[in-house]
Amino acid sequence: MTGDYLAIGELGRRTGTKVETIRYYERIGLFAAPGRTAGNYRAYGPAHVNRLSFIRRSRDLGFSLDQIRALLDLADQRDRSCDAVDVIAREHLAEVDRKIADLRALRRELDSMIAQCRCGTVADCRIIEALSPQS
Amino acid sequence: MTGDYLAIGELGRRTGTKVETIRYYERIGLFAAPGRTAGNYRAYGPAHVNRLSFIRRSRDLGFSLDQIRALLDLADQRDRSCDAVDVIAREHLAEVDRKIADLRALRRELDSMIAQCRCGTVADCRIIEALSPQS
DNA sequence: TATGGACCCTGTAGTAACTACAGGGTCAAG
DNA sequence: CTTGACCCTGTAGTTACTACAGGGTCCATA
Repeated sequence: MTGDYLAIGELGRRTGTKVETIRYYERIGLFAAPGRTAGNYRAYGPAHVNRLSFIRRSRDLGFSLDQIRALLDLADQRDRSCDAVDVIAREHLAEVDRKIADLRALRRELDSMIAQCRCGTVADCRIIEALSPQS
Repeated sequence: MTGDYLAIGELGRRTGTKVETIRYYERIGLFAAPGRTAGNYRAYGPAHVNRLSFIRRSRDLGFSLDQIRALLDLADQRDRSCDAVDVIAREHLAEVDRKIADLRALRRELDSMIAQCRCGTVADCRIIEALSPQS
């Protein structure tokens, strides 16, 4: 790859993204299609590296692709108020809190279920019993 | 529906399951196909209600369909040791613990990101900054 | 110069666990 | 005898990728 352009594999390596995932992001319109070389290879510049890093970091923090799309749009309108960014982040935080609470409740149930297992036969297994309808 | 057989809609109501989901479970071989009426309607008996309740309860506790398949198989072999049941439940518990830990770490990051937002313009938004590559 | 292997291309299908139709048939009440 | 609620099959959509198949490109080495 000539100059400072990167092939898709190198971009993937630098951003911790699989090649298929990059092509997928391009296909769904999340990540802009780059120029091509004479041999029809995608040629990425520094701006692409930044953009994809932003996407990956957001994914790591659990934002959905739709949320990331909105964040990217906002990030490009540099002189507008960042309220909208804050809203997205706070909504996501609330969702994470909800998930944590759900998992904690679930954990308690699983734990008490397992605690009752005396590991005899299935016929008197407390886990199976706990899963079965009371009727 | 004659006698004490239930139509799919009634079964769904009694077990808190959508009709499409019941048909889906049947299609993937998780939930046995029942007999049919003259008009080709599915006709469910009490055993079906129990089975589906078991499946739903397991789903509510976050077991995957594959895990439930295994649990159902085991639940039917009533004179075998219930060690295998215990193993599935413990594996699931460990996974839930992992997820809780991951979400907690994520929550901390999100929280500190949001805490820094002074809500000025996007140009100096700390959230966007936190998501952007450091380079 | 030929060739081998690493890389790239497109397009499609698979994953989990459903959900949502479209286009029809059945059944009971009025 | 018609209306509306219910049922049937089959297919396609959802999220966020992942995994091929079947080919082309590029570069270093023999």
